[in-house]
Amino acid sequence: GHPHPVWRMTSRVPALPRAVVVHVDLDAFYCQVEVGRDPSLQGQPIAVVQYNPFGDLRTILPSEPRIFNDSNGSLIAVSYEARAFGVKRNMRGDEARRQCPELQLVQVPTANGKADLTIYREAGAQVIDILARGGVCERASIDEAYLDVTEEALRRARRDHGRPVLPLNPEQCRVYGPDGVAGCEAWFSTPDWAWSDADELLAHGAAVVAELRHVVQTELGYSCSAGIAHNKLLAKLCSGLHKPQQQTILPESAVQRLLDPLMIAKLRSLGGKLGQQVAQVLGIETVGQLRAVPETRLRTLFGPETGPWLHRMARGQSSDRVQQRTLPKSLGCGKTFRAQNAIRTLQDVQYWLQQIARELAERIGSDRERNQRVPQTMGVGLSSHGDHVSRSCAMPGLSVESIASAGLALVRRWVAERAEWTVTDLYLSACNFRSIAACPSIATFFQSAAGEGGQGTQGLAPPDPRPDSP
DNA sequence: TACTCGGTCACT
DNA sequence: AAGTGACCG
Repeated sequence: GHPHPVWRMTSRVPALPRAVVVHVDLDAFYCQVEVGRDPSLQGQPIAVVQYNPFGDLRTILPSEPRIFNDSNGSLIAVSYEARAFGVKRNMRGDEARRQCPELQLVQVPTANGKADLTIYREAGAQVIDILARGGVCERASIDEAYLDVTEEALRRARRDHGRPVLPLNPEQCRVYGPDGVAGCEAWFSTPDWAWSDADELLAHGAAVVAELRHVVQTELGYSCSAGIAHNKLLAKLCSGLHKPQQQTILPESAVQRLLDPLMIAKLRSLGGKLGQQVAQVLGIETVGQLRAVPETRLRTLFGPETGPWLHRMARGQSSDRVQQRTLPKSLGCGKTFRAQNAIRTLQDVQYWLQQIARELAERIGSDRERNQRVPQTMGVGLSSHGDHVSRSCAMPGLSVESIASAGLALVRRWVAERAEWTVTDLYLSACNFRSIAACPSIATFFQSAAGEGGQGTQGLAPPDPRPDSP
């Protein structure tokens, strides 16, 4: 503890401030978007369903009534009121209704014979625009973002001479402390001399996050949860600790307490086959048990990259930086055609490529208007007999027709190579965006800025030889 | 009849 | 650099 910890030099090497990294997660986001569009749903148990029936799909506009309580589609979002009844994501409509007879099922809008997620995408972009006010902002998905608020936290620490102040809405703020989870009042009333540099920065960062969450709530009406820690791995874990509408700070002193009892699969990127394999090969279940495995053994069993990476994960260490990127890197849309519906003729491939290309062209068009960029590459993806195939080509143009016919050409090439095929998934995507900013000198500026874009204070952290990856 | 429709990243 | 596959929700 020190009144001016940020400036203190403890030795010949200055004490580098740790980054304040935040993971923000909208609460049951699609449900919140639907409640915003139909306030009579407020407070009710609801779920959003994506119904993919046989054959074509009638267009259902966002503005139309979309409550179909007899739907048996898959639930892709479940409100907290409904979760209290045991309704879960990926349940079917009928099972969900058995759990909660009062459940209101809102159908995703449809267009071009397929589900259309535009209203959720646009709502997500509005949230990102607000979060980006707080610091370096990385869009992680339609309803999640990482922030690096180190800069603003440092600014406040200097301004306030240390002394973090209790954030807005303290009842929505938690601290995962060395003595267990607590409300944040006690932690924030730590005497000035007792703050560690790292905790003090987290506390200031948490105030920033509380304010951002408040702005999202008042300007857009959406609640979200957040985790505040020193890296993305821990922030992500933390954001899920207290939901909905709460944020959780993870001081460094509590990292081990959080990780040790945690199932390995709870760590990001270990929720699949690799996590299963790690647990099985080592005969363990928890992160604490993984931490006890010597690095040399992990290296032997999982290789020179994955082994050390697991060793660091078990200690809550991650050097994965928050990127400055509020826009998606690719736009894609597609449709699944289950058993009976599988596509078996090129005619049907052509028909569905046209439908899908309508949506993609529309999205590319609005993206160009809003973000002054156009994709340079497009691709088609499909599944046949459980195999996934993708082919790509230079963007042939931005019209529905050019996208659809280029997609068909790619599929024709693939079809020509085989005797029999059955398409059960069909996707079109666009990526490799280039700026079309009006002024060439501005475009040049952005191109040169992109290489070092928005790393902010992250350069203060010690450099790492490699980015995180399994 | 029913595991959708997006996305990101690493490996080769 | 195109294509594959893992992973997330």
